[in-house]
Amino acid sequence: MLDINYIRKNAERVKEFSEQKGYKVDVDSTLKTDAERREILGELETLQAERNKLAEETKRTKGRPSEANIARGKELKVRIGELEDELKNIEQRLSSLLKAIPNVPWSDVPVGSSEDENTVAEIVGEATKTGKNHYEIGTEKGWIDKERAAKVAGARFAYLKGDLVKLEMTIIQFVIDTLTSESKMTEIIASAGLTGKVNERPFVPVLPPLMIKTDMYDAMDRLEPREDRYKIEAEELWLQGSAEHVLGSMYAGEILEEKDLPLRMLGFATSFRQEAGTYGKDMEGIFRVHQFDKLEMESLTTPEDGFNEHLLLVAIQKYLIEQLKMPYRVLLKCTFDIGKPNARGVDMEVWLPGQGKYRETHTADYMTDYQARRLKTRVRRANGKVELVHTNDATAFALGRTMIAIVENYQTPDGHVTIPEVLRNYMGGVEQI
RNA sequence: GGAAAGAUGACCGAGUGGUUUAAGGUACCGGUCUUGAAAACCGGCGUGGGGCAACUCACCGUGAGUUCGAAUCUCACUCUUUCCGCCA
Repeated sequence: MLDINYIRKNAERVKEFSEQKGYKVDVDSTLKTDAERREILGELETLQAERNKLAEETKRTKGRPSEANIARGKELKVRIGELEDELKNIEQRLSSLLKAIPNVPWSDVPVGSSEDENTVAEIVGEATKTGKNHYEIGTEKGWIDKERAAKVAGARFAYLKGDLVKLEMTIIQFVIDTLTSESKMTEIIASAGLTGKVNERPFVPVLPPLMIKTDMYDAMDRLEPREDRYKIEAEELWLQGSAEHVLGSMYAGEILEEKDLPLRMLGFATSFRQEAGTYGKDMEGIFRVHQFDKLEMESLTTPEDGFNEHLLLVAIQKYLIEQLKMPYRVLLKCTFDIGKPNARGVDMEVWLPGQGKYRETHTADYMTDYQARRLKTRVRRANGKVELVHTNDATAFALGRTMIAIVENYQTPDGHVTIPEVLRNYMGGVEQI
């Protein structure tokens, strides 16, 4: 949610970028409701003050209030009750109007009205190789069994087996080792030219709950569209769709100390998505399934550090992909594609020889204080002032798609898969599977 | 799943209807003292909303209710702790 003060002062700008992001908002009604709210609040507070005066008088006289005061109190009670109801009503309306307004795009976000207008910021490596797709290889190797998964769980599920499972565990261990190491962090920061601009503190690995309450999910602004979420029947609980949802909300309602920021978390979570609206799309293999494991970075920072932190997370993504030596490109997402709570968004697409295309494997999201405002995640600054934190999240590796990329990029002519060098030690020295 | 107890500021903790404008302590910040520090003493020190400001309103787990008046009474819910049962 945006700060109402910002909307008061920048009504026209809010209308403009909301449209650029593809959201229908009613700024005029929002401001009108805001004004109504303050009017009612003023009236209510005057009466509350009078009620407090009456109570104070009773305190002073240490007795029962006079008949006249009781009568006046009764009047106040009725009117205050009415105003409170009215205020609650208005605040509900205001809240839903405010929730509909998206975050302000960062200054360098390209304006665009479809995902085709995302800007290619960088292309790394030779995207020339073609070959079998991961499902062909995975089926031959006995690594992926979708038929039995369909029998047990339905479409868009898979059993992963054998060396592919070992590979996943290996990638997880590699990422945890890398991002929990201060010297690796220093190295990544230096090579990205961010030395002195970001803290070098490593990530804390986290295994989060995989379910999240309705109100927390909504405060994160990631609940919609609900059709893409899995609801636990008869409970106000949902299966999380990304560790961002449960990591970003972890410190909700808390006031953190400035010295504890940046607060960097590396979450591992099985993530669940209904894939509503993707009927018939990407049906082959495990590219688009209802359940996949993911390593996700989440970081809470001070406002002034938020943007550099975003750049750091992007740099980490690039570093991790480059460690696996796979061709990829970086997209700066346009206003239409960044998402409602985002100020800026970057996607990474790794080249998949089996599809002959770049496909999305990573996203980095910078939300400024938009999520923190509703989560009430704040920081007490060194000077004692309390401010909202800035939130950042970014994929470290979506394991399913990462394995697709490895299998397709590292396939050998005789049908095997070479293990990327950095992972071999974790695989017990195995060079090929 | 059964039973009991509990939830008050960064932390500990007092408070069972009207001097609670939330006691007291710890921590923290500023000052006095000191060569410096500690100790001692003095002062400050919650969050959110409205207002240019003085100031004012709300908030004692959450929500509803009783009352002229609720941290305090009633109801529901959430969470925590302990015991029993079950379980990885």
